[in-house]
Amino acid sequence: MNYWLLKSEPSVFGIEHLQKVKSAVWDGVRNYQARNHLRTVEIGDLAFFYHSNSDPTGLAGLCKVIAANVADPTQFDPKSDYYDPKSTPAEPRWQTVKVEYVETFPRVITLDELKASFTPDELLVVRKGMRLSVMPVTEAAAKRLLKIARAG
DNA sequence: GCCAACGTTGGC
DNA sequence: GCCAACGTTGGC
Repeated sequence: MNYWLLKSEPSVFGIEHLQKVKSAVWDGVRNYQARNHLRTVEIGDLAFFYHSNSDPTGLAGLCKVIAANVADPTQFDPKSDYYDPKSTPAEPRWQTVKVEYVETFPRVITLDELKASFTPDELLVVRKGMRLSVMPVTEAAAKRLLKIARAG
């Protein structure tokens, strides 16, 4: 079982949206490095839900992967911002996962806290200039994060 | 294949 | 809104 960090802008889709709909396909990732990570995500993996471009910015909750290697449906939709004319259902270019809501942390673990508690090697998201929207989290870091989250 | 120009992300 | 730090595109 592996741990991940998924970024989203809560003004578009936040943890409270996921809680409301219970589960959702994580669509719209159009970065190859992020997609390559998504391709290795497996059912049962846990993902920290990161709120970017928000106040506060940081880890807002946890979700669980319930489907892996899902072809992102928005790539085939000409009306979508994420439409990719070069992708076909026979050979989809963009895979993603479906996640299920697990919990909202009692409070957001802010980026400042993350920076204070982890080195860039321990937790990629605190690395300067790190814009990747899907990234792995080590088990050691994940355990510490959950401890911080549950300490309230 | 190089790289300048351009576009995007995301913290601040 | 600014701008650093990317990633992508396209001319050559």
